[in-house]
Amino acid sequence: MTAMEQQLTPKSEATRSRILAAALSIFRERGFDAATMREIAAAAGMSLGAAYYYFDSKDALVMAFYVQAQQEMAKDLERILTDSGTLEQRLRGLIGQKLAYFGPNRALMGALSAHIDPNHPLSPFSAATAPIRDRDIAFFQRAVIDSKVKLPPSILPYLPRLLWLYQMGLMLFWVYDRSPKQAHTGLLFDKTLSMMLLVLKLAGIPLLKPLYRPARELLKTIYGEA
Amino acid sequence: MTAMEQQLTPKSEATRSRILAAALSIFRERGFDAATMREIAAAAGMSLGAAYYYFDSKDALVMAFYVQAQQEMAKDLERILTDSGTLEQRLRGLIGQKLAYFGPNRALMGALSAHIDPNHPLSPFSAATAPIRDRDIAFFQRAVIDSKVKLPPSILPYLPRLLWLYQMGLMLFWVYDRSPKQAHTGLLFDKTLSMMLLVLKLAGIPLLKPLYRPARELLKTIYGEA
DNA sequence: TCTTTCTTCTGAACATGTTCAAATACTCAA
DNA sequence: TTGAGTATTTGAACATGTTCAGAAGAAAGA
Repeated sequence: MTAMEQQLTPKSEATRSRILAAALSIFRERGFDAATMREIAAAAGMSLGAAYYYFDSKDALVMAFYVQAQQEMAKDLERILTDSGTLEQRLRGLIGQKLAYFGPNRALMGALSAHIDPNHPLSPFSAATAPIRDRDIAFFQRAVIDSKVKLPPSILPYLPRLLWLYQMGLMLFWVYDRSPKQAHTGLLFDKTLSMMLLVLKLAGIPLLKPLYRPARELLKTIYGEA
Repeated sequence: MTAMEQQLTPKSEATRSRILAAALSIFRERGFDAATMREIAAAAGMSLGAAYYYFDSKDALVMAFYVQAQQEMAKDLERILTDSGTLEQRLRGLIGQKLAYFGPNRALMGALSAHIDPNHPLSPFSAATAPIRDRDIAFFQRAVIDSKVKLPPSILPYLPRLLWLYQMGLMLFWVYDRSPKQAHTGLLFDKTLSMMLLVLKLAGIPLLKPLYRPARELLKTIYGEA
């Protein structure tokens, strides 16, 4: 059985956590690349092999961190969704929250974005990470669902995925943003978000109906059938 | 002296080529990951260390391939620029030509796109690859230069870089496009290109002047001062 | 309690990218 | 031609992610 699909045994879960915690601590201290699996195992008081019993690879540790973050953040994201009414507030809230949460581990996120190849199991676009991705997308789905966005039914279903993609792009920029306190990302977020919302508003006017068809074709090409 | 900035000594250039050729042959045959530096060196009739004398790393071999491709393609790209009059024809020509050229090595390009981190010397966005990138961008510069695109002077200078970025995105999609003969990329290219040209046309009308300011701000955030 | 089976853990072994000190080949001034 | 200096080449050594056969431990049945 691959480590990913481990059943949550009573005590082994603790060992797993111990290894993950040790890994994160070392990652934060020395950076992902400089950290070695031997170090991590030692810091967790285990042998090298034990680390690999629980995690398929070094990168899998980072993915585990992401999954953990996703769980820990869920409550906050829920609250943001219920507390805020407009789509803008919700998007600002969701994405802002994530950036804030991941802030202390910003460099670590670089290790995740390293896998662009959608065939790699740890890529954000892979089949293997579909459950994680879908959980993320679901929040954007809910951000959209009772908002006043006027899009044709042939396009609307793609919106959550597009918003997710937007968020991914923004976070990629953020990870490598070297401006002080990542101020550039802040500006970028601000400007692109309001631009996007403007486009969504304008998309409702009948004048732009002729664009629906090509837009839908484009989306179908990228994502396949809705 | 790092292998990248090697002076073109008379005979050593041949050795370098031999190693590069052996590498490419093995990459194409067995794939980038499966190929080992020992294999490559052996195939070139050299010892392992010799390969590292000429190339800083395994990835550097792929980058060398890209540089070589850039040189070999220059003539064709020139011709496309002079032969075609409209911006659309030129962009279709330039990008189409690259896709055609890289076609037989499509999988190999995946090794290049692996480095998203702009701090990594082999990233398409790094300072180290600026000369290569600038050469690429110059073609888009020339594609734009005497076209009838009506953009304000505060935005126009960014256009070549944006077109380059568009091309990079398209090629990334293409590298991992699993549809037969990469038909999806073809469709995507078609649709996004005409969409983009439409936007460029519409951008000229005075009605959209209020968008100039925010657009410029956005570009400044991403690229810095023009 | 003894045996069997499953889970967890160990550490040696492996593969491979990379480095490096030293050997060899080459160039060129004297 | 010769010797000094430089360029090239070698192969062993290293670091580290990963694998794996088997040891140790825990659980369950008899």
